[in-house]
Amino acid sequence: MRIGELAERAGTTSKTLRFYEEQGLLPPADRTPSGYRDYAPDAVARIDFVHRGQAAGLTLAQIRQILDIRDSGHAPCEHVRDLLDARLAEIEQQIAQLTALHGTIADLRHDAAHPDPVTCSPDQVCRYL
Amino acid sequence: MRIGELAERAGTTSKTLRFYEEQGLLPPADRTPSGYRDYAPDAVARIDFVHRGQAAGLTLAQIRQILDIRDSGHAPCEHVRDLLDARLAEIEQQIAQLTALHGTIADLRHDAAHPDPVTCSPDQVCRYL
DNA sequence: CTTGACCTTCCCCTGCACTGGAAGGTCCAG
DNA sequence: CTGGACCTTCCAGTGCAGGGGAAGGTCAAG
Repeated sequence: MRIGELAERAGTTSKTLRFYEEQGLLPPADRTPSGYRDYAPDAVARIDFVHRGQAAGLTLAQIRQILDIRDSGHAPCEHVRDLLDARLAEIEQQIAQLTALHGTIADLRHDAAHPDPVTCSPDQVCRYL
Repeated sequence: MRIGELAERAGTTSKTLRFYEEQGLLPPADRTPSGYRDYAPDAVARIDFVHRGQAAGLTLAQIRQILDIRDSGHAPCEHVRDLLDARLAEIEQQIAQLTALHGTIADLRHDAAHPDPVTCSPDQVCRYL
């Protein structure tokens, strides 16, 4: 299977697959005599795994770590659990920050509910911010 | 006041102030005969405003829009309200997405609670993802 | 007169995950 | 044998908000 077909089957682009290979997410592909990349059908599963990792909010570098562990013949279970735990903590922190920011902005927006340019002194940029 | 002093007073760096000027957030500074930037004391307030805008999650481009309106002699109230409304909507959407993602990852993590490499078939990367 | 702190412009680098495009090679149908 | 679809490599850019560092000018203290 050539790169275009693989891309379509995996729901991505040729460009992205070359990028993944360059980043070490995909092993260097076999080549046809003329130099075209030639993929086995199971390459789709590996790309799907990358996509699932992305859906879980992992970076390509993290997904690559998992892949490297698997490729070295080990089970990446523990590492995956650690990554998931770290992601959960990150997300919780992000939600907390966004919630706080939402409160702050909602307050500002409340003050700005009744536009009154007259009370805006020209020497400040905006009294609502 | 020279750029280093302004930077310190405003809690930032000279580098950043030059960058802000380049981006149109600060007007081109006056220069001393030798070419040094020379700021009036009220420059601090403008940088503070930029920082407040950033604290509200606005991009420099958005803050610049507000500044441009103000500099053109108008009151930016309405524009600020629109930006705050847009930010609130964005934040709500981000929180919703993160909450959904948290649920998904928590489920994955739950499945992965009891590591059992034996049940990991080597032809899949990781049964937890 | 020199040292050191400060300033100037200039260009490149960071992280993340790609995307665009140029120049050229390959393959297959008509 | 030609056209078009596909492939190759390589270089460069995207958005965001700066940071790093070079090469050189300026200023005040000692």
